[in-house]
Amino acid sequence: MPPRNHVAESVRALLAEEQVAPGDRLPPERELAARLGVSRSSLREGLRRLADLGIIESRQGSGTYLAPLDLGDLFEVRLRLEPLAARLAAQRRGEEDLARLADALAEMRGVLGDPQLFGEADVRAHAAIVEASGSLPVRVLFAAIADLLRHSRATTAGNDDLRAGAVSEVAAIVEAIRDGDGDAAEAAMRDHLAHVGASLSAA
Amino acid sequence: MPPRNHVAESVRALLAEEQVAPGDRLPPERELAARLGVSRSSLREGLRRLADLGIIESRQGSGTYLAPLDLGDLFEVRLRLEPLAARLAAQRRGEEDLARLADALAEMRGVLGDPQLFGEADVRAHAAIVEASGSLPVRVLFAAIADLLRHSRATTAGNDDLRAGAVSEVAAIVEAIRDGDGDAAEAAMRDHLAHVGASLSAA
DNA sequence: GGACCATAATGGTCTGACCAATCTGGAGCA
DNA sequence: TGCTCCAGATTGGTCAGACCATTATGGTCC
Repeated sequence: MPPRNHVAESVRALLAEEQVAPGDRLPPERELAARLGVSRSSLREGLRRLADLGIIESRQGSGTYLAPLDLGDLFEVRLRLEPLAARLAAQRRGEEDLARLADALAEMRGVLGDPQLFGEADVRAHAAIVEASGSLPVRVLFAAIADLLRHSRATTAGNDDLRAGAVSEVAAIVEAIRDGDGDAAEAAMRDHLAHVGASLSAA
Repeated sequence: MPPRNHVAESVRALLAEEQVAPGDRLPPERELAARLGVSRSSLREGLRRLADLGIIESRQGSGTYLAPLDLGDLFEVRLRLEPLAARLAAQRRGEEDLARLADALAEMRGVLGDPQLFGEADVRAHAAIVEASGSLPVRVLFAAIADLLRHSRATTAGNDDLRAGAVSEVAAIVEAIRDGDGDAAEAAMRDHLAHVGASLSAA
């Protein structure tokens, strides 16, 4: 259980549950803290994190507001950063990275029939690639946007054909990383993201 | 004066001043708070921000440590994200964005002889491009790495020829953005970053 | 109907305390 | 001498309550 994200994620869950729309005002800090059962100081550290991610915006005397977020913009960023992550992973991966990648890929194959579990395995595979990149900025930036990607992953995981396609695409990425072929890894990741992007546009 | 970054930047300044090396332990929170003249709660919100950026890492009972950071990795991320920012800026820029860009470019020309001022103007120009992109994720990610870029900018700004070159390169970017030509803007930004990268490698 | 102001609401900060995990150094023993 | 083990100190994590600064609200007065 990651302690750092705990409050931030609880707040995100609460917002989703109450259907707070972008631009809406959040409940006051004092009330949020009480509802989540934490002190206001701890809540504020969580809110600070969300504010740094651009998810919320606080205005003294007025309130805290949910910022608008364009999933298309988010995907464009992914489209630029994940191929880099794949390239670096191919150049720097260690034995432990390869093992993690193999595990994640095997799990994707194993839970192909379950959209929910498949989505989680997919997340782990992408996380393993980012981790293998060995780049601190890449890891940090992905951590920042990771929890914003839940929607798009849900879209992908919900379609049977997409899941099957994703497995072979991810397999190609993993293979290129294992071979240490940066160009191929980057290309394979672009290919994968192109398919994901197409399905997102259709949805 | 941006209140949000205040503590985080003060801490960064202090670390630079005391030559805290990556992996070193920072002074205890209570001492840092006293030295910066803020309460421990405010200090912690600042530290939380640095921790989210991957700059520091806290271990309960042990201390807070400065994480290692590879400037080369950072530049690779920049190399991927800034061209995207330039492209989006060309597609979405408003009149206000164009005015800011023109101002920043004019200022770069005006302070060409002063490395310090030039560096600041350069930062403003890049910030204006990011702002004009209109993409929340892009803005957020750049805010996250902005203060990590000081070193590389110092390198660029310290060389007379590089400054002159940077002006014409940035001018080309601004022109492409004004024309609404995303392809040209992205290419011009790549060109600019290639020059910056070459100077970094040399240094 | 509109301008103005007292009041409430809300985020920003501070102080001081206690808890939990970790580190450190000395006591005791083999 | 060298090792183990444990108690205390150190340090980050959290909490509670208070006050300040800014903004929103609603009523009053013209």
